[in-house]
Amino acid sequence: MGRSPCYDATGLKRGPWTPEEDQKLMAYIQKHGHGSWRSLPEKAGLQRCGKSCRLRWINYLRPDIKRGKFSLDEEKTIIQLHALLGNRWSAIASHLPKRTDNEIKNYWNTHIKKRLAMMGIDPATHKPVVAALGSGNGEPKKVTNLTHMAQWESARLEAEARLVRESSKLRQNYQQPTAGLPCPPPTQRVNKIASRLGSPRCLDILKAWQRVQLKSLVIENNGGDHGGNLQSPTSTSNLQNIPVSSTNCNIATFHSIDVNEGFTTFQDMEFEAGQAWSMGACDAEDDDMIKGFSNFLSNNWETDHLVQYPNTDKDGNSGSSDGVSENDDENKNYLDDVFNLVDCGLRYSDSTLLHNNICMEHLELFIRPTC
DNA sequence: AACGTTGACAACCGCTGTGAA
DNA sequence: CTTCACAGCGGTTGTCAACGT
Repeated sequence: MGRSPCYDATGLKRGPWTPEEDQKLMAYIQKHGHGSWRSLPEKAGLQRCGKSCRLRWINYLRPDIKRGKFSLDEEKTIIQLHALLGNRWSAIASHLPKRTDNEIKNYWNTHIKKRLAMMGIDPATHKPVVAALGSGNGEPKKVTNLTHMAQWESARLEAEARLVRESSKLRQNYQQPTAGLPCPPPTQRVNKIASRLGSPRCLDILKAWQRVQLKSLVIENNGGDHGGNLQSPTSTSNLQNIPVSSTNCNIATFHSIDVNEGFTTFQDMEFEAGQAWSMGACDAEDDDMIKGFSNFLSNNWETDHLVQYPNTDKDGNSGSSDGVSENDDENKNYLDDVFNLVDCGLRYSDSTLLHNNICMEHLELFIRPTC
């Protein structure tokens, strides 16, 4: 037994709003604020229930609402956030300025959902619908690759979701500076957080990096020096400099993770996926931070994520100097296949750029702070 | 022209969480 | 602790215009 509809009792109006009603509602709220929604309709002279007024204001009349067609960026964001958050429309809307949850939900249901389905991607799981890709004598390699892609993406999203949840908790619990007092310096704040939470502290580490700019990062494959600096993790202009290789990459060495705002500069840190870690130099007082960070990597990092893709030169062309051309081709084809399948309006110049972007996403996820 | 179908979006319903009494 | 009112949320339905037959 649910509550009776709000319009039952007094024959309140329902259905589409007229311009006159909109005008009344806007005028009242602009003058008095909405206050109690229940009492608003009577005060504003509207034959509507408070709930209806609230919905109309929030989803349509509010001045800070952007209406009209969604941009490609917005669409991309929605898809990514939906993969991460599911049908939590309000959470998704919070990442899209000026868009309402209702609008995003409608757009998802009427546009994106159908398009993904048409492309053979399950809108609920964001994974390829393998059965729909032609089994039997179809193209098993493609299916394998897409499955791999799905697993790969799933792991990433899972970690990302965990990060978001924990980050949100931390923000709620520990980022409430006393009124009138200056916010403590980041390091101090982090130590406080870490001391309260105990182990594991991996998320504290990421949180600690929120205000930190990762200045330069070089990934080295198993001791081989491919060089290259990454000025900004989000800048596509530098993607071509990511040194990656498809040879044995169980160990990644990070040189000169140089952070500012008084944070430690980590040098020569080694991370072995799922196993051990070591480091060449870092400040002793940041041991906990580094351990936490290392644990985080060990728990979440699959070597495939960083090493499966071919080298590139500064122009973004595939390299062939490491004897990995066979894998290069395979991976390039794999990405081309995925790219062709997942044509959701996000176009990159070629699969090389795309795979670099994928590498970048993982670097950002596992290395970069989430801010 | 009339009717049926489809798509897009606004609006509603009912459940849940939260805070005040 | 319980109750209640309210806001917020996600799923669903209603409405209307565009399109097809």
